[in-house]
Amino acid sequence: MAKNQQTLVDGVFDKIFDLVLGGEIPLGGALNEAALAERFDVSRGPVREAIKRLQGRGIVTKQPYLKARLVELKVPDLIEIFQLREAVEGMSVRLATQNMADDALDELLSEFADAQNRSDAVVLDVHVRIAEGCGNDRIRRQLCDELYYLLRLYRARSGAMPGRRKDAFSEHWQILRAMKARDADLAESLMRAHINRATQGLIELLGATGDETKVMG
Amino acid sequence: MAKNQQTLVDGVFDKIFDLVLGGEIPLGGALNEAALAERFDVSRGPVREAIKRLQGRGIVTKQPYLKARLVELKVPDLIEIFQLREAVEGMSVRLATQNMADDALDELLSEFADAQNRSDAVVLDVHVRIAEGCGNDRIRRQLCDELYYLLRLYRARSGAMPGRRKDAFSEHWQILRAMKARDADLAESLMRAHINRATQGLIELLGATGDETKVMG
DNA sequence: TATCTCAAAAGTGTCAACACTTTGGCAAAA
DNA sequence: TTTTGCCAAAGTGTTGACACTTTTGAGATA
Repeated sequence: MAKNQQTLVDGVFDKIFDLVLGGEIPLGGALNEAALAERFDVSRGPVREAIKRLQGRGIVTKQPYLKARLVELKVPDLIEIFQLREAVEGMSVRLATQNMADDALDELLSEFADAQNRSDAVVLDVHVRIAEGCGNDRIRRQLCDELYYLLRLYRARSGAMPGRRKDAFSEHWQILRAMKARDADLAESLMRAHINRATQGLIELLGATGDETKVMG
Repeated sequence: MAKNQQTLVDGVFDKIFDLVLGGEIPLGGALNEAALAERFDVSRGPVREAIKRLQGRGIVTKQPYLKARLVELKVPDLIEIFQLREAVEGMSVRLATQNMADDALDELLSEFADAQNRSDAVVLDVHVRIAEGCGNDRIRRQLCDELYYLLRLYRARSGAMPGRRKDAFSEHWQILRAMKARDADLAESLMRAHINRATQGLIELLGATGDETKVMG
């Protein structure tokens, strides 16, 4: 993980998120400011700010005087995240289709073709590249700084989506072709269908309607 | 403004935002932690946290060791905000159409009919009510806690959109009827068109393409 | 006069101590 | 035994002092 920290808060934020990804803090578990401060050899101030940043990104929930708790990532939480993602990524790919320069788009296409045999870390990367190319910085931040953090947490806890890899690849390919054809309506529609399918898969996999099942302890 | 503060930070946050709305802090202007702390008779800690919260909502931008600056709200900023809004509110009304209970929807319709003669504070309220009814708390927070704050700032500085009041009313009415008919596709489509028209009006009003014109000093 | 240097001033980042709230358990009362 | 009330312990909220970075502007140099 790139620790380009200019200030202690940045480093503490990354370290806490590593703990979260590593499972050391259980889903729904509490974050103790003092303990984290001592662990990272830092005072409570930076830890407080880092936790507040996690809160701003929806990874942690908190009420005054109650300890911060890691999000639970139950099925309803995931559905909420994916619904928001569907809306925002749809607009992201629409704008990218309209705004990306020809050469940037060609580069993305050829990189994607090259990478089709590698690990599925690439999968997320397509979405990131589109968000970076959409030209709307608020949308890019919403996706890269918030929703993708939650997805990383989910994936770290659940393992990748089973059996979706081949499907996802061809869906991405369709999206990129629509972008290349500068068909924004189609690109948005394909992206929304792509995310919607992932959502449906989630629901089936994790146990149907809004029950209280956790993904993991 | 309801000051249901449980902690100093909440109060400071509201007070700073009041300063922002009142124009005491100019767009693009700097926020001085120490000065604000003295003004509100509070130490710098709560002020720092309040500013960080403003930053999380996109109202303020900041880099380490440089003072926080209020967002500039130039035309490109507004376009970014409205594009994000179009995506998220489209999903918001789609979900509300699927999820709101019949009686809650009826109540909203009748309240809207009653309120058609009052001030356009009501206009925003329809969007809030829909967001509250959509059943997705992340979407509700995204709209009510972030985007609507930016819109309030914009309106406080520019005055309401001219001439759009009657149009907006009939557009809202159409949306509510589509919701009542449980036609989620139509409701989303109408909402997106509604916001898109507002965006176009903005662009025409404030001086066309992405030049650097500020809304106000 | 114009430009460069650098020291003082202003402002943000960090820390450790103190104040307030919540939590958990013990003891008294029923 | 169960319930209620209270007290100590744990944890968060707030503060003022200190450390570090950026900015400002006065003086030296050309």
